[in-house]
Amino acid sequence: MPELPEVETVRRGLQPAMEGALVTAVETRRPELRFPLPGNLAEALTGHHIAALGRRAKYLAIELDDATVLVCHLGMSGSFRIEETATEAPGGFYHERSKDVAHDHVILHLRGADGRARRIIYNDPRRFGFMFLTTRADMQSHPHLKDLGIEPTGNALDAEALAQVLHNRKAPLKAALLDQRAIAGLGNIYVCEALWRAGLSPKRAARTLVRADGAPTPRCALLAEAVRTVIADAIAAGGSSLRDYRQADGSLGYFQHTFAVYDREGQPCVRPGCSGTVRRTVQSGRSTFHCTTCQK
DNA sequence: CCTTGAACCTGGGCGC
DNA sequence: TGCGCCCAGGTTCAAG
Repeated sequence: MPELPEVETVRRGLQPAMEGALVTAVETRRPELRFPLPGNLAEALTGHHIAALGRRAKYLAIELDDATVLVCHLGMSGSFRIEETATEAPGGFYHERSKDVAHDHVILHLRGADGRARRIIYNDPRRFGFMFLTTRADMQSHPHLKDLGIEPTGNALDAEALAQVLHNRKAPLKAALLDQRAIAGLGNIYVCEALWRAGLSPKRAARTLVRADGAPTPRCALLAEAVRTVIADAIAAGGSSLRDYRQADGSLGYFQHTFAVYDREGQPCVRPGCSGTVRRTVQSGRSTFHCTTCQK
């Protein structure tokens, strides 16, 4: 589920409920995620106010008033939801609404800036997600974040920057774009979609978009543009809701309805004038969807 | 350095 | 209905 647009959607959904709120209690119902939760999680958060919600690539950053930062990665199946509560006391008022509560692993009890009590609940069936504590000062150099590449939002990702990270890379474009050290935040869906928008084959060697002197080719500029716009469009749509994934407020993103190739094996290419068919292949162990007729 | 593949986990969908 | 198999938005290791 969560590539950059989904994490940004989660951030925007949580922001009104979390910013300025006081953490009144923290419950850890199952501490074994991809990595164990910090042992001092409750101690580090309880009694502090949440100063801001940030994001870097696919990581959500919950910043506290003492410059502590709780960094969360949603893995493949992680999500947050907000529950309004009549009490802020942990336990006792936990309603078993669905079988899914078995995968509610972390619960932040808050008293919002509006004085209302709420629970922020992290649910993750596959437990590929993880959380760690750092500080504003140390965040950039943290092992999980220090090698992240260009953020595909804003202006940073232009043809020159993309050429720089693809220079001399023999790997196929698909693999190069999935590499978080090059561009940070793309996953399987948006790599497939960006390559279709740029009309480039996922099998093409990354270095073929860069001239010998390191300058970007026209195709490189096309790809940089495609990545920026697919990410911007997906954020504007509230991300993609695959399976039953929902935003923090319970609503569904709708970008999945505009997929050109992802999960569309066998269907006709939607590019005007193209009579090709979307094919599914496997690259580095993951499904690639692309049109062999118009992606070269 | 680069690349690929396995591992981590649960659940849904499909064929039989 | 049930079982077994394949597949799924990601990251991190180990091995070639």
